[in-house]
Amino acid sequence: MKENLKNKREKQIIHSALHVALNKGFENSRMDDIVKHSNLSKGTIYYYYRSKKDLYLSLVDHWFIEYSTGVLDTINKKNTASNQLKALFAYFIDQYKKSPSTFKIMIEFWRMSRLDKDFNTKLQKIYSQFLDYITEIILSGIEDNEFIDVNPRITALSILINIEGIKWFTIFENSDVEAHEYMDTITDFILNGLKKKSNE
Amino acid sequence: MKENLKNKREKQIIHSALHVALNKGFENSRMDDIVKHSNLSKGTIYYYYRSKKDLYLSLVDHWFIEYSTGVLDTINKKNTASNQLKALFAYFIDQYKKSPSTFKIMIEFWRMSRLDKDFNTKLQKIYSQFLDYITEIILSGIEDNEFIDVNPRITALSILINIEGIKWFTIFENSDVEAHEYMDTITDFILNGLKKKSNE
DNA sequence: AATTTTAGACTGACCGGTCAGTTTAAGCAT
DNA sequence: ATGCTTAAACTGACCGGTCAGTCTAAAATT
Repeated sequence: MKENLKNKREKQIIHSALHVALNKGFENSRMDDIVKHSNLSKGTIYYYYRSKKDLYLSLVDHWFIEYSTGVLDTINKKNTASNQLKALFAYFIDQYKKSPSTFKIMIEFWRMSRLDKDFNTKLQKIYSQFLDYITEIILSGIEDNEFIDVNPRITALSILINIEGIKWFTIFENSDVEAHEYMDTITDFILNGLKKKSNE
Repeated sequence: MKENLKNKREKQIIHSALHVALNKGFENSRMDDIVKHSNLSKGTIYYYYRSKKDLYLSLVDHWFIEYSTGVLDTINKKNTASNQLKALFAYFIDQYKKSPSTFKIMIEFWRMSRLDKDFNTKLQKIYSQFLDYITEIILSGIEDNEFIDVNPRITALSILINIEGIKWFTIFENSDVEAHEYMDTITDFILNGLKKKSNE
């Protein structure tokens, strides 16, 4: 049960780090804020993490692990490529509704990627992982004669960028448009663009 | 020529602020960095801007004014709605190639919007302006029987989000896909989705 | 069974540096 | 003589990280 405590503490700290970073961003979040929110001491936090940056890099990892399994589960439940894509879009909209914070924090991650090599490397790896999942779907869709012969890499990236676009709704109020309406619309555009017309 | 000096100085300072923020982001940019880069004194900078935040809010304004005129020019040169949209996409890709920094800084703006009410309000206004431009195009396309009867607001937002997606390429290297390929692909998806099929 | 040792977990006051913003006293331009 | 500019020193709040020491529960020794 030794391992359990370490695990528990790490989760506790990461959870607080997320909470604080959501409200203040990386630079404005104070280690003392995390101390307060986690009900741990500063010493304990530095006992588990070597530095503020180290802690936030771990937050990225946790975020990825949580998402990665969800995405794979979602994809694997469906057969056809278009159903897989649909499920993927639906999954992210669902996640957005359940906890928008996950999308909010992505903005912080993007931003850190821009400024810091280590964040960039980490994020790049994560995204290329996601890109591979999507590329795989597109490829199988083409192989099965379900999709037209597009460039899988470009298409996958377009899809990824559109999913990322959900971030928009976490920042800007938009009385007119709901996130799921956006997602539905863009899903239609993309799937109609991909699907082979049956009568030709 | 009084007005001219004020103007010149403001541009000088804003330009330096942009330069510094691009490399370091808002919090990590030091007023002394701006002092150094602008070849002005700290006193002068505080003579024209009341605070760091005030300065960066002005940067947002400058950024918007520069883009807004460009966008309107681009749109007004074309007749049909689809050509206007195409020109719009092309315009942004062109801008991205000419100065990616404009897209890089957008990430910083989004991020500040998330954290600070004043940035949020400003950005929200700017984006609703852009959204209006695009909505207008869609509406005219529908009116002229060029586009199918979509929801103009949702469609406009989808387009805007896809344009914003160019940001991606400023952060993540992507040996496979170029920004213009992404833009072309998504342009096709959207325009094909919008256009009325001539034979029905 | 009682005592001592050990190691991992934890504490929080404190230090050293940082930085936005101010002040000052002088210089230049118009 | 007023608007603009400078260099440099200064202030004080603020914060990441440290460190000397405490606590606890289990293991080792007696």
